[in-house]
Amino acid sequence: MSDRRATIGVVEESTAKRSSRDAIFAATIALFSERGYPSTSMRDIASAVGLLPGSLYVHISSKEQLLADIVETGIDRFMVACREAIEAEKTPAARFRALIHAHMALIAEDPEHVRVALHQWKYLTGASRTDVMDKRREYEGIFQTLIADGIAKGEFSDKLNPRIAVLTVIGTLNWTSEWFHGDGPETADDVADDIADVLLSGLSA
Amino acid sequence: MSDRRATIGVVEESTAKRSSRDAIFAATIALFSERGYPSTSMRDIASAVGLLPGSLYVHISSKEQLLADIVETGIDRFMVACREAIEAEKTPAARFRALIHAHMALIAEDPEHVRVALHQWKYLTGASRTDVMDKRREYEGIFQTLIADGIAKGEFSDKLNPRIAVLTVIGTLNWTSEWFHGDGPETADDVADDIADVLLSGLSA
DNA sequence: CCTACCGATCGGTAGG
DNA sequence: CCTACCGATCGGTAGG
Repeated sequence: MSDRRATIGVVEESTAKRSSRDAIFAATIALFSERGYPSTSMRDIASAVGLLPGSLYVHISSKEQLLADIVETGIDRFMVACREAIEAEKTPAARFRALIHAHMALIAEDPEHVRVALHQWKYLTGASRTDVMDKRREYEGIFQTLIADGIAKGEFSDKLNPRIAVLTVIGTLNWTSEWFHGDGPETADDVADDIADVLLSGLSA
Repeated sequence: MSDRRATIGVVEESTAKRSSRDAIFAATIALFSERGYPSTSMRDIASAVGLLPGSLYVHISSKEQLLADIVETGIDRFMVACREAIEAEKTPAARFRALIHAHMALIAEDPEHVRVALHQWKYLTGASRTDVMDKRREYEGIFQTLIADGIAKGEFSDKLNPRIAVLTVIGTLNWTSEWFHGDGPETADDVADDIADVLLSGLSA
């Protein structure tokens, strides 16, 4: 009986901590996305979740670790979604389109989180910084491989500079989080198809 | 004689002030581009130019005004270069290519200044902030008009979403300042032609 | 352009 | 989770 109560007590306490932590994460993502990491103070975050500044440190270890956790979960979602998109299709063009759909779906789901992951990682130092840079390179590698594969299979043009083609695609996708927020009349899938059309067909008539 | 000396004195003093101001601008651009506006302190800037922190205020009025001046001159260079590119060519496709060449030439000339103008304007407040936002809209309007014109003249495809086409081009160009620095084997003109090829022809074979 | 300094704010902690 | 506080650093200024 006392065993059972104690267990329930522990479960409830850990659930409360989890939801506090989640609230801190959500508020921090909104603030980092709007003002940027260096201009957001721990006092800003505390007042957004209704705590006093010092109390934040019950749930997190440091401001930078908070950023690292947010960036890492954001990037990991991209990697998972990308791999699923690649595996779901066989031909380079279909995979390319699926990648863009996955990208836009993630932005529609949580545009602020994506923006923090894309822009605020620059303020990380040490191991978490190199981790992020490695994962970004891995992400770009997915497009490099895909485009090289498409050229090899004759689906993509061999008259283009493949490195520049990759950078064009990545630039386009990175920019989407600045103007697409998931609201508005167009769905993520609509926008993804339009972007894929532009990148695959080009502007010329 | 005393008149003449006094005049020379004034000229020399103002020249010295100008070069101090220029040194402050150059050092600030490097720092803002590397660490961002909020994480750069006036003490960082002062020590980069060999002054004590308080002495900076002989040459500038505030940290934010310093940012505003840097961003404004950066954007103005873009507007001037864009207008020249548009006027130099007649057909939409040629104008499009000329715009990309102008863009890459500016980055090659001063990549750090471009990066500050593109990213750090977010930390401006009040009138300078709305000024910048207006100019950015004007800049995007150049591409909107150009693409609409190209479609109307049958040079660009009427099967694409023109708004998405504009955002694809702008995303691609904004991203160039992250990877092109004017060094390396490829010239700004080489890269500009490759980018124009990708955007005009598309990836598909 | 320096000396000397201002009040405000920062991330974070000890102890309860 | 709060009270109370730490040393460090911030942008900026008065007076010379």
